[in-house]
Amino acid sequence: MEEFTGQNAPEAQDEEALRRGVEAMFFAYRGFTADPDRILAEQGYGRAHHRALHFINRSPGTNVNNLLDILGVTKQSLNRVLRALIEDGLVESRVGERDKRERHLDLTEKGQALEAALSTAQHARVREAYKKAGPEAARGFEAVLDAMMDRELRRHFRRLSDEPGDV
Amino acid sequence: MEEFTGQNAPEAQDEEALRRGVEAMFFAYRGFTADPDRILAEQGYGRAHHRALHFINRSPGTNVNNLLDILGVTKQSLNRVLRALIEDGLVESRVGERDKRERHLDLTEKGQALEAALSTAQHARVREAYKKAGPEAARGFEAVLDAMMDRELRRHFRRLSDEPGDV
DNA sequence: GTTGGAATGTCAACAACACTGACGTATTCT
DNA sequence: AGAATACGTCAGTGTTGTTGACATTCCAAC
Repeated sequence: MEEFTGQNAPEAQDEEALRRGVEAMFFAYRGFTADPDRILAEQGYGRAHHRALHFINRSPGTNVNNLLDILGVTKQSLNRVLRALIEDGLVESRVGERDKRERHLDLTEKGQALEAALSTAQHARVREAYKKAGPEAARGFEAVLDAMMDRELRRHFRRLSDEPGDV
Repeated sequence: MEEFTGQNAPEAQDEEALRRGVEAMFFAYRGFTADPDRILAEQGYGRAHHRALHFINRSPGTNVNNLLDILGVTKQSLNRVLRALIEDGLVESRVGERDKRERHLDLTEKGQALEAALSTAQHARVREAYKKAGPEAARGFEAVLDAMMDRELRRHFRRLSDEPGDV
């Protein structure tokens, strides 16, 4: 097995820590989505609808292409979700003024209400976790997640978090 | 216990931090699964196969019911995945000795090889993130994830990681 | 000003993977 | 013997992802 290693204990310990981190991500993500999932299921929606509502709420008036870039799915996939949300009166689609090919998206009052319900449930879970683990741990949590993203995704994250400035 | 920001920290700041944490989880989870997903796609498998391989590797000789409990899916769903892995010669199913109703699952050499390839890719990503963020952050990361799990899921996590000691 | 290509968004069909419900079989427990 | 458990399977459904084909709009070259 070991061809040119020489050291033994530290590497095995390292691997064990990584495996634990991986499983923590797996189990925690389930908890992370559990509460919103329950609310969504009641209304006949799924996680894709949640993601769309979240990012439209985050960037009102955004267009489909921008949303596509953030969500990383095909436009056909996003379109199905948006169509349902628009038909149900949660999202409003306006033809662009400058460029009539674009559609600008906003939440209606009804959409804002559902988004708030989903956020509230999810935030409660995260808030509780932060409280249990402490503020120092919360900073470490964010730092590791930030480092784990693809460069492409991190750009969206930073742009949304910090300021709307271009790259 | 002195507070981190003082007691007049506005709630808006709190909400902003939570929203950032939620988006960090969303974007980071994409990165977390990106590398294994590529390998899996080449072989015609998906994340469900990865999860099965991981936990069979983690607990060799485990039975179907235990896997069902850990993965939190229906037996029909797991069965589809398991059938494919067995037919392709990655997983071996043995009739239980003590209880012949049970099926004990193990990875074949071929199965171990794929699992190792998937782990290696995923561990590299996590290792890099830990290195960038630092060991203190890595501890915080795990603490927050641990606090974010459902009690039911945390039981599996602890049992796998530490020892079967209850709370 | 017309035309052709790029960009934007929509419709249709299909695959992966989850779910529920019902049933069958072998085995174990009471 | 009868109930309960463990596992597998068939049939049907829903969400969410994929490709392919197509309509509309914009822009730039001719």
